[in-house]
Parts: sequence; C-alpha cells; structure tokens
Amino acid sequence: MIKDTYDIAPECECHEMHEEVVTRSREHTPEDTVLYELSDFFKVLGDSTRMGILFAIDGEPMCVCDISEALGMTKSAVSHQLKILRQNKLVKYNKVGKNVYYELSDDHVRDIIEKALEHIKE
Amino acid sequence: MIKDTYDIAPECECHEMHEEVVTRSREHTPEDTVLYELSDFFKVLGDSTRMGILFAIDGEPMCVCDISEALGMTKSAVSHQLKILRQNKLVKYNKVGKNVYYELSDDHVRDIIEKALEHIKE
DNA sequence: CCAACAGTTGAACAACTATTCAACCGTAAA
DNA sequence: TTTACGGTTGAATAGTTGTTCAACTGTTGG
Repeated sequence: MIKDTYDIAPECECHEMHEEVVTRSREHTPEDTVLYELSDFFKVLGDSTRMGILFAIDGEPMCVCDISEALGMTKSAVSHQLKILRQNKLVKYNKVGKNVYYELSDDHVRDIIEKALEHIKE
Repeated sequence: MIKDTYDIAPECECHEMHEEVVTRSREHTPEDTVLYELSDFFKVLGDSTRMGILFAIDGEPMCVCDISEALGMTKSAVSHQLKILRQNKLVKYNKVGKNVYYELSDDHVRDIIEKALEHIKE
C-alpha cells in the first residue's frame, strides 16, 4: 500500500470505515496547495466591503476618494481592502497626478460573481 | 437632490470628488443586503477544510467518518464545518442507521468552484 | 437492557481579520 | 519652498472564526 501525506494527520477514531470510498474520494481531490489557493481566493471575495468595491469599480475606473464616497467608508479602510484586492490580482490601478484609479483586472471575477448571484437568488 | 442611505455613513474627507462617477457607481451596485449575502456565500467557500469536504463528497455521498478519514481530521472538526455547509445549503444529508451521508446539494457550486480553479491557474 | 459507536454540540482557546487612528509619502498648486 | 490634499501604511483594538475537548444523543448489536 502506498503511504501518502494523510498518514501523519490526527488519527480518525472510526471503526466502521469504507476504505474504497475514502480512496476514491482522495483520487479526485486536488492537492492541499490547490485547496489553499482556492479557499484563499474565495476568502478575498468573502467580505462585503471588498465585494462593494468590486461592484463600484465595475464599469469605470474610480479613484480611492470616490470609492470611499460611494461606499460611505473612510479612505483608510478602503485603501486597506484595495491592498488585499491588489495583492490577489483582482484589481489593477493607474496613477494620474495625485489620484490612483482602480479597475477590475479581468472579466474572470465578474463571471464568478455573476454565477454566485444566480445561486443566491435560487 | 435625492438623499439616500449613504448619507448617514462616516463622512468622507474628500475634496476633489467626481459626483457623476459616484452616482453611476451606485446605480449598478446591488443593495447592501445582496452584498452581504454574496460575501457570506463566498465566506463559506473561503476555508480549506470546507473546500476539502466539498471535493471529497463530489462524486458519491460519504459518511462523516469517511470524510474525517479522507481529510485527516477529527469527526468533531468535520461535523462543525458540515453544519456550516448545511446551514448555507451547499450540502444535503441522508441518515442511514447510525451513519449520516453527505453529498453536494446541487451542481451550481461545482460550476463556481470550477470557474475559480480556472482563474487560479491563470 | 446495556455497551459501543456515529455523529452533534457548546464552551474555551488561539489565530485571524477589519476598522480606526495617527503618522507618513508624493504630487500639485500657491 | 511651503501648504494642502490623495493615498498608503503600521500598530492597536474589537470582533470573528476554526479546532479541540468533553459531554451528549440516538441507533445498533449482543
């Protein structure tokens, strides 16, 4: 039997276990690293402030000042969240004079949010 | 000028503001309640344990015992996360004797995760 | 009935996260 | 150069969240 990474995990106190089911399950489950990347991506979308920012700048680029006004939040709070969106490549920005204009980095995210919206409305 | 809910928000210390941009932005932004529902949905997907569970039970229903074994976690930890997935209608379950079998509640979620996977791989 | 097991649950604790606050940097206008 | 503003940042704080632990429910088999 091939040993895998799961063997060092905290033991499962199960007695009636379906070995084949577990094996099949593991076969089509991505590696831990992929699982982390996936959940980290969703984690970024899992905040109403960031979601609000994404909707706000969808359509035309906006400066931090205007985003703050649109959301009714301080520039600082918005800037902190924009940083997270930046780091995760969900937005890109453009410096013009004293202003920094943010916009969605691609359509991929729009699609995912759209699909989630459909799901919400059942 | 029509007053809206944003007026009670903490004031924005902006001076050079683009009023039309802000107005346009608000027009295509969903209400706060929708924003919350959306981000709450993504929040559920934003945890590697829950993501692991969803992949594990994708294909065939599994009992808590087997899920625990597949993920290398205690039944308690898994059960807590299953509760959250249940409450958010991402999984459904089936009681058979002493066992409880969990499975994905619909294909919607599968699609969204699939799209996110594509996005991750750029 | 009783013992054993599958699964759930609540409390406790540790780790994480979002907002606030104050200080800071860079640009532009005076 | 100086002042004022747009934006960023780090530390601090309050709120949230995931896992552990122990106790519990319900079902099965002896």
